[in-house]
Amino acid sequence: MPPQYTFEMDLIADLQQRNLIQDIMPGTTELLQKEMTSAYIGFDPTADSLHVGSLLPITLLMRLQRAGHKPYALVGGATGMIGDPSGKSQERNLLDVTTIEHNCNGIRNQLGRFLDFSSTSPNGAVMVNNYDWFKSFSFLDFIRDVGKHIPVNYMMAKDSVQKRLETGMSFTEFTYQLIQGYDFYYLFNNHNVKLQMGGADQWGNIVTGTELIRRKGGGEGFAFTCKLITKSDGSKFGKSEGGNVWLDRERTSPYAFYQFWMKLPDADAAKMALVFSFKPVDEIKALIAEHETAPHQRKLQKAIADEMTILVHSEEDLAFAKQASDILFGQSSIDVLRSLNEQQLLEVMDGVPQVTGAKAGLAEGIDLITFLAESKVLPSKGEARKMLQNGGISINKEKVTEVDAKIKESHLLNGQYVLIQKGKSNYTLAIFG
RNA sequence: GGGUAGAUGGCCGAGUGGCUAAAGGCGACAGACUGUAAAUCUGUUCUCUCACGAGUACGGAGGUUCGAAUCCUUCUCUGCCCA
Repeated sequence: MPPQYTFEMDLIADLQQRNLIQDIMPGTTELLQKEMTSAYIGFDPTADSLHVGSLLPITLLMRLQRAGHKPYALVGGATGMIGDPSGKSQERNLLDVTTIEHNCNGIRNQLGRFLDFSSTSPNGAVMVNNYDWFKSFSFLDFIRDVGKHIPVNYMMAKDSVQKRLETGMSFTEFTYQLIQGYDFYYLFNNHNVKLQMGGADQWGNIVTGTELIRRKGGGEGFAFTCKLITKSDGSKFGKSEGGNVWLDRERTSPYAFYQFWMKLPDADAAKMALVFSFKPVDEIKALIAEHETAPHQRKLQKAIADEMTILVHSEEDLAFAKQASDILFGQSSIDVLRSLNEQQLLEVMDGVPQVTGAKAGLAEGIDLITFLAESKVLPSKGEARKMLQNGGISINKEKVTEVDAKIKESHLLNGQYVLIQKGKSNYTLAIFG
């Protein structure tokens, strides 16, 4: 997408229609309409990969760039060492420096995929690490130059601090807002960054930044925050089967990523489509309307799953994910599985967890329960037994009912594969070599 | 510093000497129904075990007792009240 320098597309209005804006400072809309604006979002280096939760800030930066503005992605090498108290009820454990550095690098690499970082275009994205300007900032200098401008009673008034007064909070976390506030101040002065964006829980920290810009430098910073994404059932967005959904294909395969979006409940799909999709709002609304007339076709889930899988992975990955989904969830039976040649089978199963077994035992049959436990498909024989008795286990898409079932040669697909299924949607491919 | 209440399984929360691997709820996992939805209903939910059973567990340590989550001593931590 070639950058365009029209600011006609009213970014804020679009975000509002997507139900994204929580708080916004006066003048922000006008600023964005007036000039190419540099704006930043910070990413916390708590892991070496981003997850779907981070996709929201990423898409924000993308929308910003597509609207002709200049996005700055800040990796929190310094702030990550402190720990943001916002939204946390307990003191956080500090990560060590090498971990943070490692995590910063991982995040850096991933962000490169989503934004145009070309230095030749005027609104090319820029990546910064706040460790760079904090590493040689001495404590004394900091409290003289920064601390002096922000009164403690002002800091105390923040929600993130108030909530922790009862349970306690270290001085370290208390100073967090100053550190993040200084980031904005630094970027404002050195990179002409006038706007900070973030999740709604960041409002307090962000305002400390604009306050610092005003008091210390007499400038004016702008900001808006996004509503935090919530699921209809109150659970945290971005979890799947107990684990995080990552953007890194090594941690969450494209198939699993695609499935995450496909499994969105109706109540959430409409909301998520507006939040994440780059399609025009009208188009999404039409899609939602269409979905409501025939919800069982899951058009909405499909549309958003398609778009997100391409965004985070690729067209090819999407094709595989869809193919796999068709076979695993479609009307297909054992016949379809048997009809695949080895290469097709493996392509489809790419992204499905795999375990291995010894072919030798198949002649007299391998006890299914033992195999499930030993291959760690289930944690123990007891668990495997319970699951099987509950009717939760299938082999090659056929439900197993006998407790003493065995895996035999006749189960093999293409001479060495067996598809094991736990529950409705958890598959494992067993390879007997 | 003084007083007082408390610490139970992933979470909340009952239980005040044997019937307690510990009620109930939530969450989680599975099944039915469906649309890979929601709601509902059902089952499972300390670990190992085909099973019989075994091991570990009610903040830590020690004790009383045939027997302790439950009684005693002590330590640690937390809430609240007073200085």
